[in-house]
Amino acid sequence: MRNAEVAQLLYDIADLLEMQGGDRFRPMAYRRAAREIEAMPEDIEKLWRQGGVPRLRQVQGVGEAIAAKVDQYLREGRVNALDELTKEIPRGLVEVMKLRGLGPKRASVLWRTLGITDVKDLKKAAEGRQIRRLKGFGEKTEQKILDAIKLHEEGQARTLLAVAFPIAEEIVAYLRDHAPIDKAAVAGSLRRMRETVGDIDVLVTSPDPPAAIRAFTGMPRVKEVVLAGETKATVIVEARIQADIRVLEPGSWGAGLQYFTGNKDHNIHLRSLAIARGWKLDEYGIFEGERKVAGDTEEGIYAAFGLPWIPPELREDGVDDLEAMVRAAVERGYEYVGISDHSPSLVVAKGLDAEALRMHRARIRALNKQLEGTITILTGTECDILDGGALDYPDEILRELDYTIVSVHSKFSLTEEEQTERVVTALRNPYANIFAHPTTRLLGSRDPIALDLEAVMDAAARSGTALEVNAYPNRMDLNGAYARMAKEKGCMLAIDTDSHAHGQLGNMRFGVGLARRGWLEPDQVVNCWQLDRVRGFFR
DNA sequence: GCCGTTTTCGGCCCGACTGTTTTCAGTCG
Repeated sequence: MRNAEVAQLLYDIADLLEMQGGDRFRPMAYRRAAREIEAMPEDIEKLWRQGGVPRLRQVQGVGEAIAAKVDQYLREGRVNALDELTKEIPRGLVEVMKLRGLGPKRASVLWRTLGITDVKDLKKAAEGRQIRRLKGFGEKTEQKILDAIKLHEEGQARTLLAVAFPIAEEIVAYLRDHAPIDKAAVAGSLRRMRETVGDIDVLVTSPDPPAAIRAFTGMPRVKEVVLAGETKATVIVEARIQADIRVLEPGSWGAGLQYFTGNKDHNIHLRSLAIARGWKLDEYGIFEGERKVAGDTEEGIYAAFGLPWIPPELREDGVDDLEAMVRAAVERGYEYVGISDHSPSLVVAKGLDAEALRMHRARIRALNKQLEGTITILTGTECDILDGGALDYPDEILRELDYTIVSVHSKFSLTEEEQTERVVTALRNPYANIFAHPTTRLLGSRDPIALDLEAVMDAAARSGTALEVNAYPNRMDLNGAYARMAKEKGCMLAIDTDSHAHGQLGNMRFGVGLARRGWLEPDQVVNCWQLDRVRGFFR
């Protein structure tokens, strides 16, 4: 897997281009492509071997020029463009640019005026009090540069999630005790549960923002206050972890949480959607001119775009690829595993279009051949139920799959009558094998949709559609009581983890627990069955 | 350099904080 290496190449080009000056959008384009390649689950080199430059260009943000550079790099291990840039601009300046408080503009000034080409030169110049004489720099900047160099020398690695998490929770608890706080939560990569985090982000709403900032910068654990303004502050706490706080008015809670959770590309994407609608999205809300469209809740932000609320863990492009998921299923001793990506309507989840689904099936076929005797992979889909109950793929596509999960990800606010009619219509589709997370509730953040579950269960029993016991932590849907009702009505059930990353397969124990609360036994749970019987059920 | 429910050309997310400025550029997240 050479994705990180290829991404680094593009980041380097971006840095050097930025130092060179000129079009400021070119570096952005390189960074965007780099982030995409870094985060994508497929091996970029493998893609390139299979499909060459045209396949590279299918990656978001990769066009003609970047694809050609990646191509040259994978063939020759070097890139003309980078060699040229390095001839012009000393490579060491990239390190200078990355020091806290310095960027391409200042690094470039330091190089052109004082001939500084790396961090060592810079340290000497700062200690020799040469920086303060430069136009646009001053005494304070010189001191900050020395601080930044010290930080650089100590090295800053990302922090393990499990190390940072309790610190973040303690910070939130401390703030609740020491400042007038309305709401407070951990945001950023911690909330997205990234394996490692660069800093701790905390969001609070308060009637007295300066008091919240004072409490934050005054915490006993603070080693250094990097900056402190009216509504945001940055400090360094133990283990050299950086912590950021942002204080907002209560009415901006949802917008702030969304903005401060990220990730960056996810936010940029949403802001583009806002622009397309003639709106503006920032941490205060969605605005149409002066009018506020949304902002109180995160759900409201997503709903304004007609999107379902996206769990923070999924606001990350880097989900596991097929192989990692299957490997984890093998390790768990499974006889078979079902892989079901989303359908096209669910744009934010990168739902597969017909062509992508075909490629996906081909990949699984190949993998099944390799793994014969070890595990069987079933190709499915999690197909959106559209507005009127139609499915998001036509029957001729569903016919090709091993199974079809249907589920609701939009139009949560229909009346009970409309919603029930919509779902029952979908269940009548002969290809609908499993109805997933039937109530669509998200624990702590979204209420169940209005749905006549008894009518749905009757319909599911008639059509032979299994109802899901979804083990994803904030879904747990159906719950025990409903699962029992479904059993009594003669429905079959399926316990699914809804895993988007292989680590989540472990949630199965919670799904099994939930099913047991519903008095379910293996005979009613289709994925307790052996493969032949499951296939028969799906057919 | 990339990209298109606004576009094949003309845009490209948006606001807070700091230091060095006499009104804002640079950096950061």
